[in-house]
Order: sequence, then C-alpha cells, then structure tokens
Amino acid sequence: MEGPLGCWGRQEEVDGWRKGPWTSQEDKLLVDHVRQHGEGRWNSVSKIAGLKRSGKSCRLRWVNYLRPDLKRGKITPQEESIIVQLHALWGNRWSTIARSLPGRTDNEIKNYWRTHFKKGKPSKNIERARARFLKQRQEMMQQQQQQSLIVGQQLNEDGDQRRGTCCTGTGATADDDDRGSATGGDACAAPTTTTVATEAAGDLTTIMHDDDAMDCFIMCPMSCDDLGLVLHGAAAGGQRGGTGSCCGSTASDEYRSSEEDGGATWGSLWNLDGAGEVCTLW
DNA sequence: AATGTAGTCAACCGCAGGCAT
DNA sequence: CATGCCTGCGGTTGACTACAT
Repeated sequence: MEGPLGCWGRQEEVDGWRKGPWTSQEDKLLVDHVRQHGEGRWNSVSKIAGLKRSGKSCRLRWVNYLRPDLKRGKITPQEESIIVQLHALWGNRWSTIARSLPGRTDNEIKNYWRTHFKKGKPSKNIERARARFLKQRQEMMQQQQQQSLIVGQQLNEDGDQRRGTCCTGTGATADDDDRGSATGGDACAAPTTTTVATEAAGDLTTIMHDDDAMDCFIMCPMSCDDLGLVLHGAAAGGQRGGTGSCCGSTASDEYRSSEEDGGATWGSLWNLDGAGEVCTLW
C-alpha cells in the first residue's frame, strides 16, 4: 500500500506543513533524525531535520511505519486470539493491547479490529478462543472462590503486603500512562493474578509459553488499579472514546457494533457477564 | 471486460493528560 | 495557581486493492 501517492492523493501544504503521504526522502530524514536524537521532541524534528511535517505527523509516521522493530505482514491467528481476548479485557485501548503484541502498532490493531469485527461475524478461530476463554474463566473463578477463604486468612496476617509484589517483566513498562492509572509505579500483580490470567487466557497459554515476549500480557500490562478501573469502568462513568466496561452491560452474548449502536460502552465487545466477579479476585 | 462492493491501511483530526514556565 | 505547549491516544477518513457480480 505504500506507493508514491500513498492513499491521500497529492501532497498539499497547509500553514507551512506538508500533509498527505510521506515520500522516501522524508522517511529517510526522519529515520536519520531519530537515530541521532532518539524518539521524542517531535515538534523540533521539523526544524532540526528540515522536515515540513508537524510533530504529530512525524511521530505517527515513526510509530506506525518507520520503527525498526515493527513486524510487517498479516496478523497471525495467534495474534488475532490475543487481540480478541485483550479487547475483552480492555476494550478499545488499542495502545495497551499493542504493548502486548511486539511489533504491532495500535493503529494496526485498531484497523484490524474494525475490519474484522466491526460488522460482527468473527472467524471460527475467534469464536473457539472466546468460548474457551469464557469456559476456563468460569472454572477458574470457582477454584478461586474455594481458595479465597484460605488466601483471605493469609492476607489478614500479611496485611496489604500482597500488593507489594511487583512484576519486573517487560510488561510492566514505565510508560504505562493509561488514563485512569491512579497510582504511579504500581504495576504490581499478586501471584494469583498471574495464575488467573494465564488460565483465563485459554489459547493464549500455549502462545505465551512459546514466546516470552508475549508474557508482557500475562505479567500485568496495566496496573492492578487500572485493570480494576477498566472492569468497573461503567460504574465509574467510563472513559472517553468508548472505553467503558464489560461489567456494566447486560445479558446478550452477541457482538455489537460500537459505532452503530451508539453505545458508550464497548460496543463490539463481548459481554463478559460476571467479569465483575473476576475483578474481585484482583 | 466492466462495474460494484468490501477490505485494507496510512494518515489525519480532536481531545485529554502531563509537564514546563 | 494558571496558562500554554507537547505528547499520546482513539476515532475517522479516503484512496487503493481485491474480490464478486
């Protein structure tokens, strides 16, 4: 899809900024600039590198296309499963989902989701993954309920120290600046969280074992508080842009279109009835 | 072969949060 | 404390491509 004209037709210039598709020369300038100065300070790129592009445009071009660690090519079935399951957890938080998929950008995932799921009809692969996900989550919750009594006794002894167990894996990145993250540096996960997530992930379990990089998903890509916020988001009024909750919705086990139904919650998200109960495990 | 439709994807826009002044 | 700038995010657009009729 990367042609001389790209998809935006001829390049135009507005307020001194070039818009439209990037040329190979511009790409080269941007790549050279990032190599020399690193990422960030995008607004100064135009001056330093001599690009007639806004900082926004430069950043977008780099993040979505020029970054060397990008994985080109189609989304694999495994990645598809991950996307679906992470979307079930986090809704349209594409950047968060993207962090669990090395080499994929939020834009890519967002586009993929829209084209594949917006109009319903998930693939059979997705349906299988989802069914297994829900089933295993149910089983896991039953086990957790049985264990909760024992754990509760231990917690009473240990106080709040359970939240002091912080993960240091790649997933607990410092750039977890998601909206609603109430406490800084709390990318923590009690041991039970890891277990729960791994089991609940269903198909993911196999994937994770094959690829350590994927562990960033299991190892709390978002903070505990953040996860709770997402899962309870509807009660809190939800976030902008439709980032809401799976807990607040009801009954129907259908796919919905987030855009077309006008819902403030995750429209195309499966209804994870009982997800609120999962929240209580964290 | 021509036309219509759906899918894909790069790039834009507006908004919100963080930070410096 | 208030203001403005920068950065990042999610939603949307629109041209191109592939497939169907």
